[in-house]
Formats: sequence, structure tokens, C-alpha cells
Amino acid sequence: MSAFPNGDTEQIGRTAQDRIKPEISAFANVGLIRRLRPGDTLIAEGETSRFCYKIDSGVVKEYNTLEDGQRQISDFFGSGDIVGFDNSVEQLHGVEAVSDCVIRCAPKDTLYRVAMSSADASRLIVEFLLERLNRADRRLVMITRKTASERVSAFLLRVWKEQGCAPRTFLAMSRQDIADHLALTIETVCRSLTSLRRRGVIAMPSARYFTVCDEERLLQCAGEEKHPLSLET
Amino acid sequence: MSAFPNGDTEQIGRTAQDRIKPEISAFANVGLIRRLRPGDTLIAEGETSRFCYKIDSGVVKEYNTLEDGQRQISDFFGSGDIVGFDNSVEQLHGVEAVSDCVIRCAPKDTLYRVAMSSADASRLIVEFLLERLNRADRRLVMITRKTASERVSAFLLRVWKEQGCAPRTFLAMSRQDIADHLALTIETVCRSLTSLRRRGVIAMPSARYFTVCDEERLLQCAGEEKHPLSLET
DNA sequence: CGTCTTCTTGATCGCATTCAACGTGTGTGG
DNA sequence: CCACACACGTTGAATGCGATCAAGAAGACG
Repeated sequence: MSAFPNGDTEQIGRTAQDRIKPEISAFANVGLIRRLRPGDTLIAEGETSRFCYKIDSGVVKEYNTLEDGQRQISDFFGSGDIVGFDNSVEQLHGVEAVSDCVIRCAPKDTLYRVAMSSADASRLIVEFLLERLNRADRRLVMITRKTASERVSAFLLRVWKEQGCAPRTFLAMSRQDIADHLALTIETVCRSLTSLRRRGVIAMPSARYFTVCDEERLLQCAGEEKHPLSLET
Repeated sequence: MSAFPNGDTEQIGRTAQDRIKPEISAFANVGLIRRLRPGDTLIAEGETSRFCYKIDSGVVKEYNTLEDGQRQISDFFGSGDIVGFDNSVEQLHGVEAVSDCVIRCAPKDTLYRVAMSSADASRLIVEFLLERLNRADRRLVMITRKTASERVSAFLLRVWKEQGCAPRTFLAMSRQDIADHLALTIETVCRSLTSLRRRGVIAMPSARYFTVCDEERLLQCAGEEKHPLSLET
């Protein structure tokens, strides 16, 4: 959930995704630990794997590669998030480290056993997946119905909030990653950032750090007035 | 799955979605039956409901309404499909009849009980949801990375195949619905259809019926050479 | 037969892409 | 330490796709 390099920070309230985290960490505590460097592959597309992964620290990107080599990054994940739960056998997404990562591995079968153990557990797992579905839908709406700068603004807000609205926010991902996530070109992402900077809505002391100078206007730029469908909560 | 007005036709092979259907119908057999006419609301957005629904016949659309009144149709569903399983309490999608429909109602709680009953059942339900997630991802890629006419072509292929590649295929949904689904305007959908017609790839004896004249070229127009990520299987 | 909805076509406009060039930062070897 | 290379980021100018605005055609229905 959090595209944030550090450890456990206070998260903004999110429904099922947060409630299930403690439940799932219960089984993820046992398991191999993997350490990744930026660019390392955690899961190859189409790979056959019995495992899924819980991110202890760092940020990963979940992507699909298209026939022409383009990448669609479906989401970024951070501390506490589960990835690689695509399918019982075949992985449909690739997952790659964006920053240095520490990741725990757990067999997928365990999830099914957990689901059977109690009504609450099965409900939690179903709601975990439903939450992902809702995120996918919100992402679709955001990408299809928002302009380039609205998408960039919304993305900045998301990262900013995930890092606890800190005055200095770190962008773990490259411009290309942001572009691949928001379905834009790298140039358009740059231009949108420049525009926000010029208008004093944000400041960027360096390419990978930014400051939210005017939250109210950034919200306006993101084109959302606390609407339930927005990607940010 | 099938945007098809008739009863049970032979479906193109699809992984989890198809395998789970018999399992879920087992509990959907008991329950109220509702009959809907085109435009009737099955589920209102944000509604609180204990029920989910299995479509016996007809086509429904699942949508979200945006702040400005636009609609994003996330998917169309037909015979055998389950809808309204959004969340344990609150519905995040609206669902509305596109054609005349017969629909069975079943309490959501039943699904959780089914999930607990056996390892296979819980696996089936998880895979059912994972299949929806995969569909959502393929849709995102299709909408963000394909041109207008590629989207329209891909959509026609989907409907065509769901109706068993019949020589005369029925379009249950309006141009506006197609536009709302493909994130286009109604005019662009029309123009794409006209272009396909002019080039002899399809024929349209009337607005709601079409014939695939040249499957090979329609596939090319859809911009996909049997790639695993394509929305059509 | 007229009205209403849905569909189609045309003309123009604007946003994001594309192509191209330039800047910036970082690491490596001389 | 500087020089160079190379990846990443930024900016500019031109192009094109789909949206918008506007009007007309074709069904559906009383």
C-alpha cells in the first residue's frame, strides 16, 4: 500500500487492506527472507510459483509488459503489503524492486488454510481481494477520466499521505515509473511537475524529493473534492 | 462474463471464472428471483445490501458514476455471472439491466460459509476474485494503451466470441454504454464502427446487429496477435 | 403522422504524444 | 582532482487522435 521506503509509519485509514494486514503477517512471519536492490526482479511475468510475498521495507512495482515492450505499472507496494498472490500457480504480473527491499516469502497454500480456519479469516481474505478490486476500479477511473496534471497531482497526494504528510516527501520511483503507472509519457509527467512547481503548489529541491506547499490547491489540481471514488483516502 | 442475451451457450475457455460457476450456482439455486427490464436498477451505488446476484438470462452493466455525472462501465455481465459481491456491506458499483433479465438473489454470508466448508471451495472463491482482478488489469491495459478503433474492434470480438462466433451477432448495449465502457465518446464509437464497416471488416444490417466479415483483419484492427494480455481469450 | 430517442456524420479544437535537443547528476578511470 | 560517459530529467516545437460542438438521419412508439 505505502510507496514509502521507511519502516512502519502511521497509515491513513483504509478499510479492508489495513484490517487484514495483522492477520496475514501472522502466517508471513515464518518464511524465507529476500533482500532486493533497485531493479531486481522479485517475480517474473508468467512465472510459476508456490509463494507470495510480504514487504517488510522498500517499494516494489507490479507491472505487465505489453507486446511492444511498453510497461503498465498496475501499482506500487510498500511496507506491510502482500504481492504475488495473483493466481494459485501462474503469476500474471511481474514484480520488481524500486528501492532496496526486505521481503518475506510464504507459500500461497497457507492462505487457503487460513481462509478455512474461521469465518472471520475467510471474510478477511475475501475483503482483501475486494479491496484490490476496488483499487483497480478507482485507478481505471482516475486514468481514463482525469487529465495528465490531475493524475500527477493525485499521485503526489497519494505518496505524500502515505509518508504521513511529511514536509519533505521522497519519490522512490523514477519519472518513467510514474509515467508507466499513470499511462502518460515521461515528458508529460515532467511538464505537469514543472507546472505545479511554477505555480507554487509544490516545491522540488531535487528530482526525487518534493514538498506540498499548498494542499488545498493540490487537491483542486487533482480534480477531487473528497469524492468517494478518488484513489486517495 | 457473457454479454449475451440468450441462455447457456458454449463459452470460450476461461480459467477460474468458468470453473467456479457450477460451484457458486449451488448456493444461488435457492433464493428470490427478480425480473428486470432494460434500465432497471438491480443495485444502486452505495447501497447497503446483504445480497449478491446470479444472472440467469439477460445482460447487465456494472458501473460507477463520477462527480460530474459521467459513467464508467467497468464491465458487462451475462448468463451465469455473479454480480454485487463488491463488499460485505456497501456496494461500490451500481448494476443496471441492459436487456430483459432474470436474476437470482443469494445472501453474501453464504459465500463465506462456502469458503470455510473445504479447501477447494475457498480456493475457488479466491480464484474467482483473482480472475476479476486479472480482468480489471487487462481492461486497464486495453483502455490505456489501445487506440479508439482498437478498443472498439476488441470489444466486437469479445461480444462475437461470447455469442459463439455466430454469423449474426446482437449488441445488447447502446452506443453510449459501449462508449462508457471503453472510455470513449459516443461519436468516436460510431466513427470507429463506420470505419470498420467501410473497410469491409464487419457488416451492420442494423445498429444493434453486426457480422464479422474478416476475422483476421478484425484481430489486426484490435491490435492483438493472440497475446496473453488481451481481453479476449 | 409527429415526437422522442438513438445513431451518424461533419468541422473544429485542445491535450498529450512525438521527435529533438539540452541540462543535471553520479560514478569510473585516468 | 578532473574528464568523460551514461543514465535520468527537463524543455521546446510540431503533429495527431479523440473530444467537443453542431446538425442531420434513422428507428421506436404512441
